Amino acid sequence: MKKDSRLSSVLHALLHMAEREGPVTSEELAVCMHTNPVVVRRTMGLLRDAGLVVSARGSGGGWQIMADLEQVTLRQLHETLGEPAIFAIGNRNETPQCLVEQSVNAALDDAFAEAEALLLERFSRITLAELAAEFQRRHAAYRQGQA
Amino acid sequence: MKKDSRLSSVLHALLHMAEREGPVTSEELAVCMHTNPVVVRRTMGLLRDAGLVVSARGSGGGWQIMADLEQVTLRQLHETLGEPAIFAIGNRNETPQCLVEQSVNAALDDAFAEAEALLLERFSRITLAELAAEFQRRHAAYRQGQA
DNA sequence: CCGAATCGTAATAATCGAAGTTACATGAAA
DNA sequence: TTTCATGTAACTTCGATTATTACGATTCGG
Ligand code: FES
Ligand code: FES
Repeated sequence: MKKDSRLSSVLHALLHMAEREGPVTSEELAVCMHTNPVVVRRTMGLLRDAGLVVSARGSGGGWQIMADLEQVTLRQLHETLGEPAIFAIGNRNETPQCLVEQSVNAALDDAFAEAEALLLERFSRITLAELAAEFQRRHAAYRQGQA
Repeated sequence: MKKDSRLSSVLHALLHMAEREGPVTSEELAVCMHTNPVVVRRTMGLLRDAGLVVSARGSGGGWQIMADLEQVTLRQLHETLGEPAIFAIGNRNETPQCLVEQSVNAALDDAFAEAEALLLERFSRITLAELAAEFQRRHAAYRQGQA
């Protein structure tokens, strides 16, 4: 299956918005991310429903961040997106009768659960503010390289 | 994305084969796993190329394990299957110009790399022999429940 | 030798979810 | 009232696994 890149997308959009005064339109975000405004609205709509951003219609409208960058974690965003499946590998049959398959499933499920726990734990420790700071560092380094 | 269930499949097949004397046909494995013989051959073919099993054509043919159950790990099987993508979540663009996106990618890549390392480490510690033993335990418990 | 059993493999279809597109309605501002 | 912008449904496209069909190649038994 095609990978779910919405987490990456909303992070990109949120940081972009954080760098700007005033609302950003779906059209702008779509151009910047090489995608379609409707896709932006669909995904950002989930963040709006969670209260992380607000949208305004009509002239001068667009999207704005309502959350504290220090408080929003990657884990929270993952949850807001509906906790999509993390792994592209899984069991052939989730509820097998066969004891052989049950043993295999149990072993794999254990390993995946542990890796998922680690990933989510890391996600819960990364805030938007940290990503913004990391971007500032890269930006400064880039300008230094240019000068 | 549809999940890749080949690791689960080959484990099931290998344990099934380990419990049996003599070769097992693709047809038998396919019935047991509710799939198609051609799918079995495609997947088992990778294990054959890696020397883990042998296949014999013609009447009385089929598949047999050639590897030591104590030596074969889940990680080895994962590699044999071509190291398919582990995650169903990823970056929107793997080689972005935009520094914002580069920062996002770096943070996500780090977290995923760490989770992947943990998963592969666990995989490298689980052998076919251990899964077989786990099956034996379940089988014994099941018979006790029946008696 | 012949014929059934079995694997080997290419080519094609079915499937499933994310992403993209089109279309139109709704609401806000100039 | 015209224009800008979101809201959303419906549909298409895309990407990856899995399933199916078809046929060739090999091995065993009689
Ligand atoms: S060994 Fe496959 S169904 Fe039990
Ligand atoms: S912020 Fe999106 S392309 Fe740079």
